[in-house]
Amino acid sequence: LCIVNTKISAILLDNMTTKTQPGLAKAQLTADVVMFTIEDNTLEVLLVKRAHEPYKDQWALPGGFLWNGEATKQTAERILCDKAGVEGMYIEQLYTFDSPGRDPRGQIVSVAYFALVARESLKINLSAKTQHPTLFPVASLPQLAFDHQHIISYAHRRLQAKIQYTNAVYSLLPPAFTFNQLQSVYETILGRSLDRRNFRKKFMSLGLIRPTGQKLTGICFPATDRTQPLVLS
Amino acid sequence: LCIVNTKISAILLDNMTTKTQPGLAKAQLTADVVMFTIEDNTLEVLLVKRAHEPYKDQWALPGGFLWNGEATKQTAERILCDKAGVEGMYIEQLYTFDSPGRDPRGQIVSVAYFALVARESLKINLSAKTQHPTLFPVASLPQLAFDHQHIISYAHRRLQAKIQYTNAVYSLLPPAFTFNQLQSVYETILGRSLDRRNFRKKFMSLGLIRPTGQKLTGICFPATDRTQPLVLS
DNA sequence: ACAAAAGTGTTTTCATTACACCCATGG
DNA sequence: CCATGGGTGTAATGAAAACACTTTTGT
Repeated sequence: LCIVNTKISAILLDNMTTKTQPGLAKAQLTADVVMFTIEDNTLEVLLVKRAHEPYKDQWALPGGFLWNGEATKQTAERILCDKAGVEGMYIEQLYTFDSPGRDPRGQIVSVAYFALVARESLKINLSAKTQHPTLFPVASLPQLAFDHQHIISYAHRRLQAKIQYTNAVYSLLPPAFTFNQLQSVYETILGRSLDRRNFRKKFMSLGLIRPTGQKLTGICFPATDRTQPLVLS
Repeated sequence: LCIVNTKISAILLDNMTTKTQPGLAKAQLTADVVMFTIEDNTLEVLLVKRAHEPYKDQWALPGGFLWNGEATKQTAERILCDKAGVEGMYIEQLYTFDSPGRDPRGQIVSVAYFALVARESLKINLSAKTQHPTLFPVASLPQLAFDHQHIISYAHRRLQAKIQYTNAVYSLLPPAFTFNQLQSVYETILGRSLDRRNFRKKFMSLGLIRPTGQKLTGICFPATDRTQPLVLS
C-alpha cells in the first residue's frame, strides 16, 4: 500500500504549483460554531433551522461558507454576530471535520469553533433571514443535520476539560457574579455537584477572583487582568 | 459593525445551497505534517526542500493538496508514507491554519497534523521526487517556508502537553526499551532533566510499563494492551 | 581499578477530598 | 419562626518533589 503511492505522489507535487490537475479535491470550506450559554442552570447551545436542502427544516449549528480573504475565525464570528447579535465573545477553534460523506453535496470541510457567551449579552436576531436561531439545552437536543450532533459532543467535552485549567468560564457570566453562581456554572457544565467549601478554597488559592467587599450581596468581580493574580483585600 | 452584516448574510445563506456566488472564497485545502522523531537524544522534525515557487529551495513541512474523496488525515498519512516510508504511525490533527496571506498563491488553508515515529522505523525516501526529506533538530531549524515555523512551535507545545497525560510517547520508541531511554525521551521533549527515582515511581504506579525480567539488559516492553494496566511480575 | 550509568526508599510538601454546623435573609 | 441559601475550617489521603548512596558494566 505504501509503495504504490510513490508514483502518484509525483503528480501531487506538480499539482502543488499548477493547482489544476484532475484528482485534486475541490473541497469547500465552511465554519460552524458551537455557541454555549447558560440559562437557568442549564447549558444551552445555539441552533438554527435549515432553510434549504439538504436537511431542510432540520436543526443545525449556525455555519456558513468562507468569504474571500476571510479567515475561518472571522467567518465564525460574523455568523454568530448575525444570529446572536454578540461581538467580542470568547471563541476558539475546536477541530476540523472532514470525513468524506459528512455532507451529501460533496466534499465540504468544516472548521468548527466553539464560543462562550453570557446569556445577558445575547440578542438573538429572529428575522426571517436568520433561520430562527434558538437555544436548546445540550441535554435534550433535537435531531441534528450533518454530523452536528457529533461536533456538539466534542465541543462539550472540550468545554469540560477547558474549565479545569482556564478561566474561560468567565465568558458565560456577567461582569459581576457571586461565588455560588460561579460554582453553579461549573456544576452545570460538568454535570455533577461540587463541594462548596473546596470549590471556594480552590478558586481563592488560584488568585483569579477578586472579592468586591460587598459582603451582603456577595458580589465578586472577575480579575480585570487575568494573567496577573490579584491580592485579596 | 455588527448590524451592517445582516444584509450580506442573506446572500451567504443563499450561497449555502447554490454554491456559486461571487464573494465566496475559493479556498484550497492542504494537509501539512509535523513528524517528530528522536535521534541521539535530540528531537527532530522531518522537512522537505521545496521544488517550486513560492519559497523555492527553502525547507518546509511535508504537505500537499487533498485528493478527491480523501480526508485530510489520509492526505497526511499518504504524504508521510511517501517521504518517510512509514505506515501506521501515530498521527493526530493539530490545528487548522488559515490566516489570509499565509500562502502568496491565495487562500490556502492547511490542516496540520502531528505525527510521532520511532527513528528505527523511518525509511526516508531520497528519490528525486521526494524533495530530499531530511530530519532537522527542532532546536536548530533552518529558515522555513510559509508559517511552518509557527506550526512546528505549536506542535512542539502540543507534544510537551500530550506526554504528560498520554502514552503517545511510546510511538517514538522501539517495541522494547530501557527505563532510561524512556526517561531520556521525556527529557528531550520537555527540555529539562527529571529525577530518575520519581520518574520510575510515577511510571510504575501508572501500570503502563511491564518489566521484561531481563534484568541485566534492563529491557522493558510497552504494555501491549495500553488501556488495561498490567500487573508487575 | 576506574569511570560512567543504572538501580533503589524515605521524607516533606502540597493539593485534593470528605465532612457538618452556624448565620443571615426573606417569606 | 421557619425555610432557604450563604458562609466557614479541619482532618485524612494521595501525589509530587527533593534528596544520596550502592551496584554494575565497560574500558
